[in-house]
Amino acid sequence: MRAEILPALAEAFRQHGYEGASLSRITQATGLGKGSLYRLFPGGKDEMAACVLDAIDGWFESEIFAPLRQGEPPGEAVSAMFEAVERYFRSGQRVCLIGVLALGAGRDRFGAAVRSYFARWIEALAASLRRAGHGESASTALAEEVVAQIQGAIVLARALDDPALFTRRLATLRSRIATA
Amino acid sequence: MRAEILPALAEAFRQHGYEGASLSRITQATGLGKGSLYRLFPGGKDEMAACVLDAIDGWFESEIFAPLRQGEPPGEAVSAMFEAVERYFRSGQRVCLIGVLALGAGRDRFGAAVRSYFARWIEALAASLRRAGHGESASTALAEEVVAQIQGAIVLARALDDPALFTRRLATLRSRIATA
DNA sequence: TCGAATTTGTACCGATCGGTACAGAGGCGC
DNA sequence: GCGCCTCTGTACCGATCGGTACAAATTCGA
Repeated sequence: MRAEILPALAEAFRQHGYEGASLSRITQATGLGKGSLYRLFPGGKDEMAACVLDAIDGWFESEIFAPLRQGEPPGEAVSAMFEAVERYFRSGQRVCLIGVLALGAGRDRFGAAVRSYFARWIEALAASLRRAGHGESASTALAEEVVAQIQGAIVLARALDDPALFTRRLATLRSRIATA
Repeated sequence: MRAEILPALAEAFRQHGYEGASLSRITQATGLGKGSLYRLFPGGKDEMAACVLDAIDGWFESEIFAPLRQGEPPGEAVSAMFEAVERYFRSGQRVCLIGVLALGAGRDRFGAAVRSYFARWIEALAASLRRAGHGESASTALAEEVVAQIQGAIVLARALDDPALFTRRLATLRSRIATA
């Protein structure tokens, strides 16, 4: 029920942000009228956004974070992360909704979810790096660097309208991890 | 006249984005009524945002881009950039308005300004690195990396509510440039 | 096939949106 | 003190906002 329209809903929030995603835009994006929308999400926009966040978080948790924590060998798990990230963000043409919320006023509303998402990403990646033989503090620093670079690459790729930049940045990160 | 309220105006756009910065929030942030606002900016919100972008762009151009291009020695110009960035973005507690617009729907409206801003930043930094002895293509790659990392560090520092992360990322970049 | 329950579109609500009109307050030369 | 011109607050405009109510359409079990 809900799950089927979550992708369209997510896309609407991604493209316009929380405040910019008006009900009319949402009805258009999902193809559902207000009646259906408010039956599925009695809490209105707030609940819609929360559900979308939850879905995105769940996807990253199972497709990226968990493999990073447990995948063997760790080097391959990291490599798989880069491939998944490249695909998920469409080479930087698709924006990171959680990142957008972190920058906007939505940080107050969804602050806990936003913080948890990035904290778990960094921690999972650091765990993988540690298992791959990197030092304790070096792993955390490198993980922070990688996640920051990914987020920044999305900004730059969109700003310059240059998806290749995103791919290029990811490639640099991979080689940095390999040689570190 | 205009110049005096531009900082308050910029802050409003930074905090709420273009769509979220309603006229009522703007009047509150600037202390000016609609009457005064529309006499200063007959073009409405659009003109306000354009002026703010222009002011920000001008500040970066004179305080950061130009010194990067011409500053001697180049290493010191780069170092000055990091200090200016740390101060300007308040250790990641202040958001980059141009970055926010790049992620949001404002990319269509202000696409040219957004693109130019980041392109000049990267190019100016690359020029400085070249003058410091880095290779042609290595300079561009490194410049892209630095600007992306700065933007990503803003996202992460806000998401995790951790200004120290921003400072940490900048420190890593400085040492990377020094040893590259 | 028919009645109940679910699902949907649409009309409507008060509030707020971006923007305009304009009367009056305030400063300034003379 | 007077007239002029700049500046500002406020009332108002149609449109749209998020949200509600509800009747018609649809689905589905029996």
